[in-house]
Amino acid sequence: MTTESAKHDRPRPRRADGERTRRAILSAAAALATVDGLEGLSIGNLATATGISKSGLYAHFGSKLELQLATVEEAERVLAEEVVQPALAAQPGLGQLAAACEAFFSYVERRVFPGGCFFAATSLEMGARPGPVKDRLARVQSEFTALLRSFATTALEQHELSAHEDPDQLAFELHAILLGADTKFVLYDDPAVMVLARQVIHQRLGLDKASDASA
Amino acid sequence: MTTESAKHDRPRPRRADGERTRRAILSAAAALATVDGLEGLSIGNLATATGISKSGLYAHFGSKLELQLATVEEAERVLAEEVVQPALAAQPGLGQLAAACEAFFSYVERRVFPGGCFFAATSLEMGARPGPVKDRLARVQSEFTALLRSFATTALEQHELSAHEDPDQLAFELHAILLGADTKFVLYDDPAVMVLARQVIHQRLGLDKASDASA
DNA sequence: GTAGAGTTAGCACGATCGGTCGTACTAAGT
DNA sequence: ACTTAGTACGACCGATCGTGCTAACTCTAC
Repeated sequence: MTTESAKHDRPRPRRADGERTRRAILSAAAALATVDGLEGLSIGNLATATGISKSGLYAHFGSKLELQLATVEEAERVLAEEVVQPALAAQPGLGQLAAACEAFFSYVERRVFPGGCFFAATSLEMGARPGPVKDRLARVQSEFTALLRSFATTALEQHELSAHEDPDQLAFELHAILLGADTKFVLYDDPAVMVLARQVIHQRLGLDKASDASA
Repeated sequence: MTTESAKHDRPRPRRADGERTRRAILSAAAALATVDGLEGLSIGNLATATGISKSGLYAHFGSKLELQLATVEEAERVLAEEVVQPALAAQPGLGQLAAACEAFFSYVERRVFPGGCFFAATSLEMGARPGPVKDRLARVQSEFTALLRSFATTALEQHELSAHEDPDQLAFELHAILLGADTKFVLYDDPAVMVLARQVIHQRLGLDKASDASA
């Protein structure tokens, strides 16, 4: 049935030039969304920012909803690249926990997105707006928390953390601290926020004492 | 000079009915802003929600900016009533810290604003939008953090907390946990979030052990 | 009770919103 | 080379945006 019209399961190949502009559009869209929000991201603004006509945009995305979903997907890619991969590359367990936090701080500080963390900025905005975009954002947050929890579990197994730590609680705390740091950093535009946030993380993970022991 | 046109320093009294509608408008505006954002809060929507014509709104607020500022002010009033006052009424020190967190959780859970905490929702939105509204939101956040810090300092003086706790760090952590709980609660719409958040707070403040000692 | 100021509605403006249509160019598959 | 389809454009749609202007209505002070 379904194999009839799709010979190679890829009946509609994309052109190379279209792929490039699509990337450029999504990159600009993700950046704009952290400033104007996913809802405030207007087709006109995005067209002006990219130098493409509105109807040109609609050749790539049939509706604003599709554009929003594709933008979230692009932001997921960036987050994976900027935060998740550096974390996974670190020493399993406590090292990954610390690396994840540090990568996040760096990702916010370097203004990878002008409005701070994409998901912090958009999750609260879409929280009260049910729909596929919110669902997707919720999934990303869940996955990130799950990642932190898995790191915590490994750290516990390796006795790098106090035995009466709860992975769920710790993941919740760390995630909250990352979000809080992002919020304050964006709001105050003050590097001191990150200094304090790093102190909190180090103390929470007991890295100050562990650092000389691991060397 | 200035006393010439102002006989009793209150030359423009407000009418009672106007004051009522103004309150009603601001109440609806604050609620709407937690869903649509302060920028997405449109005059037309607000007029429809309150049953007042758009031009009627403009008799109270000369511009959208003024409306936004007045809305933030209204939200400050609600926060003071719902969170700050219950906290201040508690036992000075650790009790106030716990009461502030609990009052915040309750304020979010009871959906005082449909989109969760007003300031969590709007601060991130306006973070990348410089202007008087952002400044005001930043001030509120600073004041709240300062409040938590003062509680922590008192608690330290009363030896209710470990001596090597830093009030700044603790205030930062607690504030972050409150924001994180709000974010996840709104995003997942799951009461379990608050259960976990309360556990984290209790553990962080060492309330589990202290509770039977204080009884 | 009359005056005047606070209050509200009606109407309309330019701009922008998300979205559609027809068209032209061009990179691929044959 | 010829066709096909992805790509991009300009013009345009109805709706809504924020914001004025004017004219009623109504409470309140004299």
